[in-house]
Amino acid sequence: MVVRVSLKDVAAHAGVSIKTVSNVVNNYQHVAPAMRERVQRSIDALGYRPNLAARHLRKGRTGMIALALPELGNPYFAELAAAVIDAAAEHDYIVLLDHTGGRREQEILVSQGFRARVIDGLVLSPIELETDDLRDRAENVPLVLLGEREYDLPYDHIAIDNVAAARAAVRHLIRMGRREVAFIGDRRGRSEPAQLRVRGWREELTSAGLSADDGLVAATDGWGHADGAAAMARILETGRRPDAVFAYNDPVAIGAMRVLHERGLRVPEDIAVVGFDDVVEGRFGAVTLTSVSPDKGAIGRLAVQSVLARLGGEAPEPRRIRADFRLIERESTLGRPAGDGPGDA
Amino acid sequence: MVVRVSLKDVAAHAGVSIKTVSNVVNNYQHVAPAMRERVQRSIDALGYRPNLAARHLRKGRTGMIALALPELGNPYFAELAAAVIDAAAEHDYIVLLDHTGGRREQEILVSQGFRARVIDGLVLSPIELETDDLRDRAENVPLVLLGEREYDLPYDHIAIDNVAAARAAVRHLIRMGRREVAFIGDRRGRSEPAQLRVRGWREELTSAGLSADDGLVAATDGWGHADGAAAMARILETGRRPDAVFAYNDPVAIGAMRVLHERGLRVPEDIAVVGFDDVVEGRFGAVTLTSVSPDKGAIGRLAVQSVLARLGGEAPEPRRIRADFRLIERESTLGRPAGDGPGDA
DNA sequence: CCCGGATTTTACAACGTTATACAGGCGCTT
DNA sequence: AAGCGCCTGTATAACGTTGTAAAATCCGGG
Repeated sequence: MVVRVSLKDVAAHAGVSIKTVSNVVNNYQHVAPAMRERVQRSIDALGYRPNLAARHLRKGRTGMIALALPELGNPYFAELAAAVIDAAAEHDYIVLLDHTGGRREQEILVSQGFRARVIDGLVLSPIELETDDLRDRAENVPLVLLGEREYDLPYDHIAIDNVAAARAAVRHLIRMGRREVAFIGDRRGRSEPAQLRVRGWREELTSAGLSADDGLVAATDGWGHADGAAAMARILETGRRPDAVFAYNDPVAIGAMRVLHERGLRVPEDIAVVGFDDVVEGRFGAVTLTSVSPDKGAIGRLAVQSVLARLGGEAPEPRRIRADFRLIERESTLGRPAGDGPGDA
Repeated sequence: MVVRVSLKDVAAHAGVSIKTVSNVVNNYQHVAPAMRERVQRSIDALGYRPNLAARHLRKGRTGMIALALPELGNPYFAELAAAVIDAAAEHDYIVLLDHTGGRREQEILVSQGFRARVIDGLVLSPIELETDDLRDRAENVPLVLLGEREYDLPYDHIAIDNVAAARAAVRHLIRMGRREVAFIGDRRGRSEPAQLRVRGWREELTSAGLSADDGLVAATDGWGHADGAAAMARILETGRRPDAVFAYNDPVAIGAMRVLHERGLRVPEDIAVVGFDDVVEGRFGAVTLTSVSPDKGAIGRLAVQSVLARLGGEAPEPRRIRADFRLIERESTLGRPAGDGPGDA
């Protein structure tokens, strides 16, 4: 058992006051070089390490922010977490990771501060959380939301333009000659991001004069491989035979591709597939996956910036911040280019 | 901005002493029912929430343990994290997740308590960390290691039997008629788990009278898809043509399969593949992946139990704890059963 | 009606830190 | 040489909580 060394012990050892030691520890500027060195020697000799609980109590700051994600197992969120952690480190902040499972109840708990409670700020990536759940948030730690939101509440939210991204994905499919594009991964209104992607899908199809009827939309319970597989199977069993699939995210897309493979349907020859999030897994399947790639680094940086800006009780105007995205084209959408015009694939 | 309510405010509101409120909050037994109710009413009225920093300072306990993993993006670790979080919640403990990237320097930092510093205990899953790095650990928070270790230090370590698991995987390949089994994912002595798996691989091959020469072992820098792909490519370029591959983990195995696919080699017909960790991704590729499946739930439970048992300055005898594993057989090792006998593929 | 013992409540100190305000000491200006 | 201001270092008081020990209250029995 290592004995705990406090400022008092160091002060006694160096023969100075506690505050002087504190000044050295905190790099206070008005400390004579000789004194600084003497105290530092004592600090090293005793192996002093500041007690963060006391510091926290005194300053009211913990030096930690929480990042609450729906699913750690989804590599997209893992990469996003890494981005946030790095961005926070730049400001000497530690990130406390939490996961909500995308369940509304858990998201409410987190937003009210009942999960991670020793934090200065919170970055939350909600799935099912609704506007009213945040309306009367009785909690004073700053909150920043990841993911596009429709509502009007005094919180920043940072996201790519989901509608535009979905339209870009569908546009690519159309350009590749596809006429019947299914959407997999709707949540029947229970998820804002899903609604936005469905909307983008519908808008792009409609404006191209193609059909976007409900028979082409498959809802899922979750957004994992298995959900995508089940939904794809359901679509095929209705007898419907789309020539392209736009999936809510990459795991769903990969699950769907597995089912297509099992049924003897070839990707992309018979059915093209586009995912979302550009997860590493999508680059190593037997058929590599075309996907919408959000700029995770930017999202992480903006989130941290945004939450730290609200620390001192400051309340900058809430903003809707748009991060970039790109469509990464891979094997799953190859071929049959140039629908009604010339193509370049 | 929500005002911060302290015990003092509640005490004033209820017209009692601070300590009485504290007693109510902590469910101290000698509080008259009428008093308890009166105080509770004030607590509710003011929306009091205990200040954890002060509690921490006073009690010396934070109610948090850290779980440091090499890679959040690897779904194996994500699932493991979920298991630990659940197990900790049973004891009213919060888990602070950290990631080391599997880099020795980061692992040392974590083990010395320089990363997450407001914790009661630490569960660390090391990759490159060496015995000497822990020898003189000047840190008094209890540490538990995940992953089998050879050394003799006063810490519990919890793991499946890596050698036995590797032997089981290779044995399965041999039983399926394979004679030349490569290993992908060695780290040239820089990782204990890798060494153990290589040893199991070698032992099983040798005891079956098969060759286990160094030409069959491919080292990698990391353990992601790309590493597996690169290593597989390297093996093929030497002209060597194994009929099976045992990979350090599933992502490596999947990366390798992608390269085999690109070169026109069929899995499992030409080359069988076994992975490690039984990650969900392995169940949804074009060829599903046979894998060693550790009992993550048990590992999580044991880790939490183990770290909490060391809290009160108690130091139970350090133990090497073995968790279970199973080999899950899937498509990537089908066919050609029964070694030198007839097959059924 | 008073006393002893058990129950209930309270005052106070302490956990380790930093902010504030202040006391010396030095050098520079006038 | 006196005065002013800057640089250094210090004593003290918080931050919000809980453990300790003592004080107040209650109860039944003599």
